[in-house]
Amino acid sequence: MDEHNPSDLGDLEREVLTLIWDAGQTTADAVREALGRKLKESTVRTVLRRLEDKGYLTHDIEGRTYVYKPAQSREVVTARAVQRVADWFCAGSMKELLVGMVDARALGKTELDKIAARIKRARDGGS
Amino acid sequence: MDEHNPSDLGDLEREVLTLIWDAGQTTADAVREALGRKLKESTVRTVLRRLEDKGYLTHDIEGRTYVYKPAQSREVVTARAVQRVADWFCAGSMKELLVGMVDARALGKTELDKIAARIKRARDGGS
DNA sequence: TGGTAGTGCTACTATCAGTAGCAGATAGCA
DNA sequence: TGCTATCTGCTACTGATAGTAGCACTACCA
Repeated sequence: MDEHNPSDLGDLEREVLTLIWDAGQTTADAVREALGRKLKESTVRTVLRRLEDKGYLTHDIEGRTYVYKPAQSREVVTARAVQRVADWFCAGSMKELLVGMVDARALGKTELDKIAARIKRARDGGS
Repeated sequence: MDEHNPSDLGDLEREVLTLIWDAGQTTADAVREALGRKLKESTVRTVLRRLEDKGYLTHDIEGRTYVYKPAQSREVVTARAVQRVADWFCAGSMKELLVGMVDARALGKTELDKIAARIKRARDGGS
């Protein structure tokens, strides 16, 4: 398994991954139906296989049906994606990234409040 | 000018853009020398032109030399990149993204302190 | 007036995501 | 017991785009 960044996901791949995060687990057929577009089963299965190759999914076999489930939580993938942005534009410093965003007014007051509260809770050792 | 996301940058393009952010402004030749690798001038100029096409750079003409400078600040591009990640994985909610990262312990205590301080300053109406 | 230094244009190439066709295996039913 | 439906993996075509560079054009200076 190489190093896999969230930017190694295409639009469809990301859509499918999100779908599976929401559903918890699904089969190829369920994914195909959940997607609005008319995609061939083989298309969906290729996407699922690629997502598994990239380490985002695992599958169990139930009868002879593959049941896919996430191999990485949405939070972890998200955090890695943000870290990646920090690597790109802030020399890897997550702090600098967030500070920059605050300074750039990319966040509103309400959001700042909630985040501050959450930070406080995290710092006070709460689980 | 279309909608341009930070993910529309390749590795070399990002490297060059970062270089110009650091330098403030540069010429094609300076960029070529700043990059370690041996790239032809035409290669560097193509990258610069593409970055300008994508809206990340502008140029002034000094004598007959193109002097490139950033068209968007590093902070704005960074914020947009993070927003993009939020769109992808958190239904666009920046708050959810950050809260998730805090919960996922993607940030250390020191970082949290500094960010909290910065948030406080921003909220207290500091410019 | 010719060479040097600057430029833009065009193009080749590799990679990769979206898409799908096809063949192999297996379970269930006639 | 053998056929068909269903599930799968493999392989491949295609379009977009980034990395790379060749080449032709222009202007200035010796």
